[in-house]
Amino acid sequence: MGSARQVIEITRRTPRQARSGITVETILEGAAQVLEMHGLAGFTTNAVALRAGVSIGTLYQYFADKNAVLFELARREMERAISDVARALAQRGDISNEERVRAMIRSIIGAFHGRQRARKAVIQAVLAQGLGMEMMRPVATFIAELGERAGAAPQGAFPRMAAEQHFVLTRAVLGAIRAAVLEEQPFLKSRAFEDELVRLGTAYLRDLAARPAAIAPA
Amino acid sequence: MGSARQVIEITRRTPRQARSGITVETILEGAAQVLEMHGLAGFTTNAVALRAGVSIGTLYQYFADKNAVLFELARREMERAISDVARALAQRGDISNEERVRAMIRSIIGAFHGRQRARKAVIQAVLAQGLGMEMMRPVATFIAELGERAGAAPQGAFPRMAAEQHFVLTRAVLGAIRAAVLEEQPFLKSRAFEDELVRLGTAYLRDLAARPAAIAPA
Amino acid sequence: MGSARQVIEITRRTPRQARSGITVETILEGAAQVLEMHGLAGFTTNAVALRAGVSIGTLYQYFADKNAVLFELARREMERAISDVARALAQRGDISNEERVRAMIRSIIGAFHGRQRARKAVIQAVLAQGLGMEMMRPVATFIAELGERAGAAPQGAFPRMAAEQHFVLTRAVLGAIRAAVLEEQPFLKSRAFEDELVRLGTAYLRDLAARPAAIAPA
Amino acid sequence: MGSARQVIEITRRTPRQARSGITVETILEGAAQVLEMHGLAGFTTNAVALRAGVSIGTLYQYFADKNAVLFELARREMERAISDVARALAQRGDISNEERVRAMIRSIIGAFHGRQRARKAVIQAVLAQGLGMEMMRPVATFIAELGERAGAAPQGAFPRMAAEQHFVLTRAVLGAIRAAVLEEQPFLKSRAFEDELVRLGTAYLRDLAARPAAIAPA
DNA sequence: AATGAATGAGCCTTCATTCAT
DNA sequence: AATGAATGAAGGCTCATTCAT
Repeated sequence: MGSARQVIEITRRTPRQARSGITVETILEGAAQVLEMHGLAGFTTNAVALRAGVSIGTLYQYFADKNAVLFELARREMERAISDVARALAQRGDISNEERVRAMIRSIIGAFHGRQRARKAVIQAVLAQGLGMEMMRPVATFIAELGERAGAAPQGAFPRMAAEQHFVLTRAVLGAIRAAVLEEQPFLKSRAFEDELVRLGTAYLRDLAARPAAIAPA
Repeated sequence: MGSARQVIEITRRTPRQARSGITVETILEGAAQVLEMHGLAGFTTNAVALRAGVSIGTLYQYFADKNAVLFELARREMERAISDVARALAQRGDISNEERVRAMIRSIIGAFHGRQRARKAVIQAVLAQGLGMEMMRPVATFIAELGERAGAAPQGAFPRMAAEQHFVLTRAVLGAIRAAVLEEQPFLKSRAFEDELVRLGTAYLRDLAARPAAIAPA
Repeated sequence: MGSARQVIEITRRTPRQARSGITVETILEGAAQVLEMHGLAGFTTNAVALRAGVSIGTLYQYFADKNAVLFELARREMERAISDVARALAQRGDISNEERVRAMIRSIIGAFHGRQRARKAVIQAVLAQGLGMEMMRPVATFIAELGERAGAAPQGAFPRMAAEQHFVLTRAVLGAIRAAVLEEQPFLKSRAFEDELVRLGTAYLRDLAARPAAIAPA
Repeated sequence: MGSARQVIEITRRTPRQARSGITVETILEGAAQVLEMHGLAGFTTNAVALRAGVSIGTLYQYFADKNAVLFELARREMERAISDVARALAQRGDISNEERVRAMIRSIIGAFHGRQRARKAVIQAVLAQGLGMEMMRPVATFIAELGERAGAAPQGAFPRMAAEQHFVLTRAVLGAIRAAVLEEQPFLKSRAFEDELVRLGTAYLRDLAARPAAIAPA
């Protein structure tokens, strides 16, 4: 629904039949599989159409160009990650900062279960295409809202943060996870790695609370 | 010197005339300019040769293929960054952890002066090619050595760290900077941003010192 | 039919539209013309596509690579030659060996009518590519079968031959014809040349009948 | 000597020093090795120069172009084969036709000892370049002379032959041998194969003596 | 809506050859 | 005489995209 409307934004025609939606899914599934199997280099529109079992013409009926497929794939990935995190945070509000941070980190790392190669390829692709910024916007928005809500929370769980502080905290955590994925680190899903990420987040937040920002909040 | 020998590894023939060295530089300079001007998409061997003012044949006399040019560009970038950081740390040993962290961060950010687009492209390219891991090895080695040396330092400046801890600290800081570069954040070279990165690093190290790792050091 | 199926073996996709078959023919016709006009050296995929009036992309939709075009051309040539010879031999069985041999030789030489340069080029190409052996297999098979059948014939027309004998007889005749084609001998289609080839073949066969092989039949 | 003068025909400068001759040999040796090791496809001027241990410039000092190297290689091959055959025939004159034919055949097959791949490549190359005719001329001349002499021989060993007859006999034998080389037939050097070639040649000659040519001698 | 044959710009790369040193 | 760096025409081939059916 909400998701469906967003798909339309990057597709060519407004699908009026149920079939259409299925076709889009089929194509994206094929795209993910191609990415998973052959990496970014093997990610050609023809390969995707073939894998999806539709004709190349049909693919272009739903996606403006090759990048649109990649972009939609990335968008969904992001969306899923965000909603996972949101769900993780939607738990009872009376949890400590550390628990909150851990919940977030765990859901992010969890997002990398299965189809790791495809995900890696999506990340690479998005970066290689220079779509990074566009892709990051929804994340930034989400985090900003998170900060707002948090600041207003009863226990003042998360301190209000300046733009740079948000940026550093989020990108630092994501960057470490991203690196672990890209470098295919064996400890990616280990408890030790999670612990250290939690330590990083909480230590930063604690310091932030102790030594208020030298900069005015955004 | 050491550098010169490494260049040969990715070149085709070992040129014996003085001209050669200059030609390689010329080509790499051209490559950087093409990357700067047209991004990764415009990075074609013909464009590089044209920009460098040499024939395409000459380019292939010194580089095995297109990737080799990219790789050498990235390798040099990395090398320069590492030596910058090393230089930053080579200062007197009696400085605080915070000063040490700040010196490192500043030199890293400093590495992104000028030719930002080229650097971004190099990063993207390296990631897109899946060369990330290979590229990271020297960094990892450097950081590992750094940790060793630090652990043995008089004041025990940097605590001995487990593999995951090294990884998290370095990738977090680098990840945040990398994101700022890729997203072309305006505050990249601001004092505020630097401050927050320093806060992140020192807070993590402090916590590490206070609550010793649950994991045995590597 | 059988032929059609074999074509597919060396094409890339199995086209399902009627257009396809025509396109393949068009390309092969263009290839033959290019070979005829510019020889093997001028036989480039672009030239073939241009001559055939299709885009280079279309050519590659039907042939895996340049060699595949050449190979298919050769295969058809061979096929045609074999069926010509077979037809020549399918005549009434009560003819003399000399008549039989003459019929074969005449049909082989006849195969070099028209498009002589293209044929020459195909031969050269196949040899130059080292595809000779592969190409020869069907011929060998055909000849072997021929020998089998002949050995069982009422008058014992052709004696049973050992592998070396088959080889010598067929390659000798073909070799002389081939040489005449390649050297563009003016007497290629003369009666005198044909007579001498017949003499060669029949003399060999007669000797074979008179002095049975010292070697056991294959 | 005689040979040396012919080399000069296809070289660029007239070498006045002993060194030059050695250089030519070195290059040709390198060429043969490259052909032997990498086949015709790998036969590049740079590869030849490298293998020969001379600079590419030097190669071009002695050979007009790539083909000249190939051509000289083929010419020498031919020369050697011819002189081998001549030597084989120079034996006592009172031998039978069969012995004579066998001696020739044996020396031709013997020419394919060692460096078989290079020889095959030379043959292919010569054919592929369309140099066949030029290459054949000395052979034709030699054979013609042979016929002349033979016709005048005491026992009238070889009958006088018409052009077509010469052609058929020589090309048939050579063709069969050539095919055996190109197809890498295991029986190439077997006695059985030699026997059959002898049978072919003698049977033809006998028939020629029995049924005089319908065509006037050349 | 779907198909898939056709397109062609343009990429990477090779290699014969030249010429200044 | 020898060297080898430089040249650049030219070739094979890919793949995003279109459009007639």
